[in-house]
Amino acid sequence: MDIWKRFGEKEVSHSMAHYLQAVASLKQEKGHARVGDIASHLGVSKSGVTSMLRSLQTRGLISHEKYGCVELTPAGQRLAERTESSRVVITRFLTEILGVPEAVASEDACMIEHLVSPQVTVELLRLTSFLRSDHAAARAFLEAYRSTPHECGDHSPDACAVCQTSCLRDSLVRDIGEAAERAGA
Amino acid sequence: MDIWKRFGEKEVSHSMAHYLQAVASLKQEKGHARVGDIASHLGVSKSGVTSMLRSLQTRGLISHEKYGCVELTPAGQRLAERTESSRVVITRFLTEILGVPEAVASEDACMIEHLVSPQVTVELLRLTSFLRSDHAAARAFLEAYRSTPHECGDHSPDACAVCQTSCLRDSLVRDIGEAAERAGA
DNA sequence: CGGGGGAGTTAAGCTTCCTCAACATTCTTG
DNA sequence: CAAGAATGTTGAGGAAGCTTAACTCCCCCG
Repeated sequence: MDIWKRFGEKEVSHSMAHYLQAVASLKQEKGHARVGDIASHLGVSKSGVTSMLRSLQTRGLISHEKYGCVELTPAGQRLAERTESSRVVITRFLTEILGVPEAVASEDACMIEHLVSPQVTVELLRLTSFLRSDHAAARAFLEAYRSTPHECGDHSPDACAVCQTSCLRDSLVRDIGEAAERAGA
Repeated sequence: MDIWKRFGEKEVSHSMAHYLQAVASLKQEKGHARVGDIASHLGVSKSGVTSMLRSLQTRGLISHEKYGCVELTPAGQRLAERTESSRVVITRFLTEILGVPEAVASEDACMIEHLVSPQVTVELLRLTSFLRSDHAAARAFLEAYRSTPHECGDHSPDACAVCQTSCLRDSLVRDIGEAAERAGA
């Protein structure tokens, strides 16, 4: 059982995904992406950028000549777009459907955007779109959902279709308090 | 804008989360967790385990004496439980609500379980529970949802409540094909 | 009770991603 | 057009997580 090891074998790491997004966004904003722009956009040193660019170039995701501007290759462009789409989809689901605060949603989306498979993201988009549409069943559902209390209630076996045996909520709620403390501290 | 840098500052890394889960699960299965057990459970070398245990001990998540068994501290126990809960919640949401195949859902859950905030997970649990319940609005919604075609349809501005400007689905679907090819190859 | 063998640890080395300091290049401006 | 300011690159070094190889420890069996 070592799915977990594939973490390091993803197409791009968390850092790489953000470098690609930075290049794409700078390109759009200012028409070009230079080392210094990327460095300040991401808050890393220029030397860090230089070495990451080398690595991205090796993977065929960007092209970059010494002292020149950085360009995304088609593969890099696709990856950047996909990651960006994921982030938007995830963020909107978290805020608009789950009702999680902006700040939390953005941070979570940023952490997982590059890890969620396109397959999952596209289904998440579908669910979010449908729930946001004016379909009668969607509106009725949301209304019922919003007006239902947040507690799990009874947790005798089978009381909850998800938790099943022990209350999963307990271990989560316990830690939300801690997170709030940390944020406040 | 450097939320993205907090990736490296999470309470535990992906590896650490899985070491903790391994200890918890071995403890439950066999009553104790030894270095060799952990190593074979995770598919890493024993020396890798030794050094990771040192690091986890420094963080106060486990206790371990030379040549002895490994124990979770209360903090480690909590973290292990929370990660495990997250994984279950996420997996069930992905398979049962989004209808994503088991294999994909498991892998995605494994990748993000330690990154999703408890706040998001608890809301995800709430949504999943409610949708799985026999509440009339939930049942009606699911039925309508299941019988709606998967296409986005029109993507003129404002046609889709989520995509808004360009079709996010396009960049995602494009990559699903590629992923399928890779899996088949 | 003294080996032998398995369990565990240490040591050295690799990769990724970052840092700072020094050096190289290019741009700009007098 | 040349000097200094901006910009970019190189190099050395560090932390995290892994690896393999070699060593140490513990325990059980004859």
